[in-house]
Amino acid sequence: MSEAITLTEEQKRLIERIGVFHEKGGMSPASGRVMALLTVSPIVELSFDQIRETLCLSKSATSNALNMLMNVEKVDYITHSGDRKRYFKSKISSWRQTMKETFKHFTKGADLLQEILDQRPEDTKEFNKNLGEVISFLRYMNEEIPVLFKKWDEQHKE
Amino acid sequence: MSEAITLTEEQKRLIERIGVFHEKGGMSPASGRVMALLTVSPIVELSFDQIRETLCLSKSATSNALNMLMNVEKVDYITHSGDRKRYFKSKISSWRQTMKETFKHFTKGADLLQEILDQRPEDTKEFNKNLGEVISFLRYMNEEIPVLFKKWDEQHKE
DNA sequence: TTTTTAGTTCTATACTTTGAGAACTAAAAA
DNA sequence: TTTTTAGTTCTCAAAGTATAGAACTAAAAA
Repeated sequence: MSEAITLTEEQKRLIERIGVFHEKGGMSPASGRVMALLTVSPIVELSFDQIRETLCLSKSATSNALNMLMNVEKVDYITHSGDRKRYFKSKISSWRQTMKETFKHFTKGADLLQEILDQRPEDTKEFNKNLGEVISFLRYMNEEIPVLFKKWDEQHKE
Repeated sequence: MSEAITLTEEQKRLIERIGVFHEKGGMSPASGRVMALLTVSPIVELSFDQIRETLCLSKSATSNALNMLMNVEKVDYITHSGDRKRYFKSKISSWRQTMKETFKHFTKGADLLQEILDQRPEDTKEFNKNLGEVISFLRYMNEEIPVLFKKWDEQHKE
C-alpha cells in the first residue's frame, strides 16, 4: 500500500512554488521538491518511501536528491531503534551555519576582485575606484555580519 | 586582421578563474568569460569583435552572452560618434544597485518561508521556532543592510 | 540459511543547454 | 543603388543533466 503522506492542496501548491525557487537557485527539480517537502510537510521526519511516493519520484531520483541535500548540509536523517528506515529531515535548526556559508561566498568574491585590482593598470581610474569600493564594501559586510548576528541574538533572548 | 586584445598570461588565467566563479553562480561558460574579460581587461570598453576574438567565441555565443549580461544590468555599452560599433563595458559603477538586488532575493525567500510557517501545524514546535527565527533574521537583515550602506558611506566620504 | 527491506548504483533515455556556423537584417557608407 | 559593417537570429549538433527502471547490495529478520 502507498506510503505517500496526505497533503492539502495548499501544501502541494507551496511545495511546487518552493521547488521552483530552489531550482532557480541551482538545484535539480527533484532536489528542489524534496527540500520543499521537508520544509512544508506537517510530519517533519519522513522515510525514503514517504518522500518518494509523496513526490512521485523514482528511487534513483530520490536517492540522488537526498544524498545531494545531505552533502550540502541541508538535510539530515535520524533513526529509531527497532526500525531499519532512515527518517530524513530538514536541517533548518542550523540556519545560522547555512547563512554564514552564504556570506563566505561573498568574501570569496571579494578576494577574486582584489586579485583583479592588484594587476590592473593605474589609468582606468574610475574603474579601479569602483572595483576598490565593491571590495571595501564586501569586506565591511564581512565584519559587520557577525555584529548583526549578535545584535539579533540580543533582541531575541529577552 | 585580428581584433583580439593582448593579455598577459596572468590576465588570461584570471579570466578563466573568474569565468568559472560566474559559471558556479549560474551563468553559461561564455557569459561568465565575457563578464570576466570586461572586469580584467586593461581596456575597459571593448567592441563586439574584440570580445569575440579575444575569447575565441562564435558570433552567436558573443551576442547571446552580451544581451544576457545587459538584461541583468551587469553590462552596458556606449558609442562614439563617427563609429558604428558599440563598446561594451562592465556596469561595475552600479555595484550598489546590484548588491541591493542580491538582498531582495533574501527577502523573497523570507516571504516564501512566512507562507510556509502560516500554514504549519502548531505541534512541530521546534521546527516552527527555527523557521520563525530564519524569517525574523532575514527581515532584520533587510532592515539593517541600508544602515550598513549608510555607515560605509560615512567612512568613505571623509 | 533464505528472504525481506532499505536503499544504492547502473544503464538507457529524454530533456536541456550551449555554442558553432550560416543566413539574415538594418543602418551607414560608398 | 550597391556594398559593407555590426550585429542578430536560426538551425543543428554536441555535451551535459535529470530521472526512470532494473539490477544489485548489505544488513536485518525470519
